[in-house]
Amino acid sequence: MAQGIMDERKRRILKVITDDYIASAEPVGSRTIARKYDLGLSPATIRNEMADLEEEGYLEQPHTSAGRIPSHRGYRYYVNELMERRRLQPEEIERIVKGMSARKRAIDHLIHQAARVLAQFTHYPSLILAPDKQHAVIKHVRLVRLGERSVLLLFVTNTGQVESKVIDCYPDLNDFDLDNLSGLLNMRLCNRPVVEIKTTMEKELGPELRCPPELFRRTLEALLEAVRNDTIEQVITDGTAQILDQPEFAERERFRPLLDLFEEEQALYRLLTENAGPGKVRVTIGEENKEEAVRNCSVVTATYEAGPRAVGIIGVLGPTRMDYAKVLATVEFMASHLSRLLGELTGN
Amino acid sequence: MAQGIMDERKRRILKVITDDYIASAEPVGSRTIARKYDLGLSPATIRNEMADLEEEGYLEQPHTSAGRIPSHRGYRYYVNELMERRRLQPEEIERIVKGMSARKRAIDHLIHQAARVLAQFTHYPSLILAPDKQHAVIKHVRLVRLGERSVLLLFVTNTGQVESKVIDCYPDLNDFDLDNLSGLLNMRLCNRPVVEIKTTMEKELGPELRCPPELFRRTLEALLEAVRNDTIEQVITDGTAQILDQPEFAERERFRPLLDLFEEEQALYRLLTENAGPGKVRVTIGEENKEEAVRNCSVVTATYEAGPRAVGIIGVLGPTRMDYAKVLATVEFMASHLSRLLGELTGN
DNA sequence: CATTAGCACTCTCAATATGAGAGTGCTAAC
DNA sequence: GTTAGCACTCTCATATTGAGAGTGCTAATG
Repeated sequence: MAQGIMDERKRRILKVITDDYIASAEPVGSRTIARKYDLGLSPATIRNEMADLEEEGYLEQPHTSAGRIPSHRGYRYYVNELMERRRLQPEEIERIVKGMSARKRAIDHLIHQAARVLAQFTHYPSLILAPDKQHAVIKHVRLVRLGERSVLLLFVTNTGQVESKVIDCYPDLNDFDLDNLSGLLNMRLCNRPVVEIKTTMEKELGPELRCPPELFRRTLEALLEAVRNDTIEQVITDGTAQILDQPEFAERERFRPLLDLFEEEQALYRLLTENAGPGKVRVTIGEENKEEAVRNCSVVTATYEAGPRAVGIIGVLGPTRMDYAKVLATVEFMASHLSRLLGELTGN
Repeated sequence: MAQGIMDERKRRILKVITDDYIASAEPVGSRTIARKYDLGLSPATIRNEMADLEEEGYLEQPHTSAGRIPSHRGYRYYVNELMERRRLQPEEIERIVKGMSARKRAIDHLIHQAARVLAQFTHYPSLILAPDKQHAVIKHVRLVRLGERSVLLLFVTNTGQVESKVIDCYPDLNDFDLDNLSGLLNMRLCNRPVVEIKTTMEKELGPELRCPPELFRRTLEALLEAVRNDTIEQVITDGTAQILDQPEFAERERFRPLLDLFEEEQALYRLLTENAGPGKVRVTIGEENKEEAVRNCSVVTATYEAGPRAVGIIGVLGPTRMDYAKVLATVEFMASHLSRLLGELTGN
């Protein structure tokens, strides 16, 4: 891994190889390049350059006498320096916008829809992390009696998310106490961010409360639990089967770990959060991933906003040999479009 | 397909073949049977009987000189007449009950959990249709303002399900009108079944209403839409990747249609509702299925109850060569266990 | 001195042949 | 009616082969 002196010619060759491999999924040889791309070089020269690029760690060979394919390092260099960034074409944008439909919808619907559109458009599986609830603002809290021994706690945030939790309660709880607490909760918690629930409840609400402390304790517990990150449906996926269309996942041993991964929400959560950061779109390539199952995949993520401080993450998972230019442009656009739609929803 | 005169010996042979094939996934030959099962018959005799069974349509041969495998008709006969029905063992029951955890939870959690347990226990993908909301009883209705131009309509049913829908409204809607309508809705709709929403709103509520008719119209629309069957998350699946462990789905062309099916909620819905009926557990075998993609699969379903008239369906999808005895017992038990848990939840 | 033509060599992949194994159907004997 | 025996069929795993693609090296070339 000598540090490469990347002259222009080497860069061109690396770019051409990567482009070609992304399109064809076949190792690409010197002959092919010389014929297909007009570099004004003979195969032999290209071979020499390719040998250099391999030594410097940008290319690798599946076996002697196959063509070369980009290494992870090669992809990284390609993404950072070589690739032609592009914007989506107007007609592509239209397709996406239409797919998201004009109809105003609850945030959950929007997210599901976004996942679907993203997967269909890129032909790779999509992942979406629902907006972080910690800074969403509570708009409504309510305790609803379901049966003799159970009460449903529900609250709504300004992002249109509804969370609920069942509270198991003793049988002689009377409706008066319940309504009392319910009203009080609503009054105190409304228009406050989720993250302040605990302090608000303990400091302001505790003292002036008349209801049985047991009920209060359980309600607080339920609230906190509902807010915690382990609620269901946090990561939405779509198009998972599309990964099977990629030739690199033709054999069972290849795709099986991935499909298993898609059923494990915790792992998906890590995948999205580890890579993402605020700001623009990010790419994590192959071995850069911490998750074992996804070592020969790349993840492209971007954050979207659902209110002042509430952010979520959208992402696309594909083979390292992914059409980065297209996916980057799409993820970027989708993130901003989703932010816009959610902004309209919450009226900001 | 002459109508078979099924004497006892033929029945025994058919049963043994089916049992063996279910366990081994290999076509079973006369020799194997004679050796492995103590029928007191020579291979040649068994061959003759097998030839008869084939002619009568209970068995088929993948190709000359392979063993026989049960036809769909054979499986049907096996399930109806031959199979030894069994109950789950106490330790199996314990595993399931534990998997469902003692903690009281919202219905959505319960359903997800049930799907997971069912899939892990049977080693086949599981499907669950959330309870039919049409006869659930409304426990709470509320309009919550989210932003300047959007209002969230939400309602809770006695089964602990929370439905919500965003209503797009004109900017000058005042909070007074909103609260007014919200309170009125709650008063009138509470403790009524979902199915009566429309008539109630039109007949009782329309006249005495003071709020702008436009808002009223949109709210009604949103309510009806929220209640309709096309809400998201209706069919929950789990363990879809497990189908890949079955040897019959080793090749891509075999499993691909199935994985696609799992991403199409409409199709899953049809799959569950077409086969299920009230009462006990049901089996649909291979070609009996209407859905093209599951023609070499069997579906075992059972209904569960989530309140007086609210029913849902749980099911397991596997290859026709499925361990019917185990799956039937499991699905049956899970349905009743889920009914019990939901009963506790709603206090009935 | 960088570039290129030529060539021997390597590795994969698809096509083909081969033989063992399992199972059948039929006939004739019990 | 049951079964032993046998010829026949079909699959599957394994080995063989040759074409094709690509490389690395060397020597010739401008």
